[in-house]
Amino acid sequence: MSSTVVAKNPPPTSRFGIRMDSANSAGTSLASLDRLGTVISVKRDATVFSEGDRSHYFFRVVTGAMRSCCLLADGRRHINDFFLPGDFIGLDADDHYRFTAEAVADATLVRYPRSAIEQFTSIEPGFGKHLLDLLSRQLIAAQQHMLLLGRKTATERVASFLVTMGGRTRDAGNMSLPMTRSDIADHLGLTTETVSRAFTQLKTQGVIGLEGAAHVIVQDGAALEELAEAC
Amino acid sequence: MSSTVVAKNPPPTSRFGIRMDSANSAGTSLASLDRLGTVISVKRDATVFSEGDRSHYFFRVVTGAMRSCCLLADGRRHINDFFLPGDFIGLDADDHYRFTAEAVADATLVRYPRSAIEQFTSIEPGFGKHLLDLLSRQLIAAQQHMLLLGRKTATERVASFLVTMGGRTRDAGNMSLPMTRSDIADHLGLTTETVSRAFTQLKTQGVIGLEGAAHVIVQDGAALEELAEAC
DNA sequence: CGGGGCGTTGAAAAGCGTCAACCCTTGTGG
DNA sequence: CCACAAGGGTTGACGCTTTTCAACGCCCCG
Repeated sequence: MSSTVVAKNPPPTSRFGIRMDSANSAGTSLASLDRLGTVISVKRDATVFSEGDRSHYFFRVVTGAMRSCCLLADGRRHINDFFLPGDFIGLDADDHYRFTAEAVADATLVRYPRSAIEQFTSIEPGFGKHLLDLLSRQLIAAQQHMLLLGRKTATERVASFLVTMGGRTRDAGNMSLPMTRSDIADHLGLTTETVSRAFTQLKTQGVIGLEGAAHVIVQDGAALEELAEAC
Repeated sequence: MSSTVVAKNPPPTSRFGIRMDSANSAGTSLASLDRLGTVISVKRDATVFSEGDRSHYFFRVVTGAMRSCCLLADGRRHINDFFLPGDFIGLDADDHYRFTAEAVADATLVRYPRSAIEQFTSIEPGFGKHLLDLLSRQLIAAQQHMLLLGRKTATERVASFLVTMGGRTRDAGNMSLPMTRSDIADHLGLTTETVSRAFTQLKTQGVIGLEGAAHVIVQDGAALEELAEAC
């Protein structure tokens, strides 16, 4: 169909929320945005906001990790995304949040009033464009994740997850996962047992090493990406 | 956790791309946007653009139906979304398309240069906000779909699909599906056989009626939404 | 009238989920 | 400092939903 093929390692698009650090194009406006924020800290498993709440605020993760999740009536859960330091949560809300935000581990956040968005889009025309980019990137990530959920095997899902996490960590070959196997399972559409078996299988095949459950060492990055294929 | 519960029938958020008709807030600007567009027509299964192509244009469906899909190397396919008359395709691209757009049925589209977006966001400040809303809605839809792909059973997926399609059709109780079972399967993360069995099961239970494969009559809307739960 | 895609149905196989037991780590309290 | 409890993780056995493979029917169009 097309002569071009999608990049194996998509640029810093990366799943898992959106990054926006002071070194980027909208740095100045964000610096002043900071003055509107309040620092809050949350304990592990605490809920910051719930699906259906009025969306008065949006948040940025400073330390720790967060998750955004949706529930079905009988308790089935899906975790849309994990948020690590630098990521924004809730920028994509209309007047009500469409998901629940909880702390994966003890975390500190900065809370901004949503009105700050409108202030900034009107003052800084570039900020609106920036927001659009962020949402586009979230959407691309969501599409990649739909492909994963709809069409990948358990091991492929875990491999994809590790590749994505690696892209978000300083040392992609040696990372600490802040979330439980159960969180990972609900993110990948699997059960904890299946996730655990996939980890074991990758370890047995020599693709990764495990130091405790949380610490992953990538031993064969090529094999991991082969399995992940398109994250 | 929260006192509020998510609405059973989310507002006209609707899955399946984004709507933008002349009756809404940005009507005037869109009318002038129309002058920048070229009408094109595509035959069934024709490719309008491919994953990885430079994104010079975005499109609006006038008649017929389109699909956006992603592929894995071995041919596994996922259809992100279907696009019906009024929907825009490709607004969420960065410089390259992240998915392939194909015609589900013979279709006519309007093609706009992507530069039109920047023109309009600079001329009409309200247009940028409008775009943000559209992308937010797409993102919400994607999150609902991830829940479906990760956690719903085959019958629940088909029921959800029918509810969503119903929300996009004039007569929600009596609709024609322009796409094949295979398209539906690749959208729901199933096989054609499983989709077919789910249709048969819904028919046997008296929830829907079928007049040919493409024509669905909803006989028990409450049961259908019960099965779909949160679309 | 015939062919070809699409859809449906059936039987067998596989992958993942479920249930259950056990292990390991961590943290707490005696 | 040790003992114990609790939560998370791993492993095993089994069952079920969905996939796979295959055959057949239907409908549309040439």
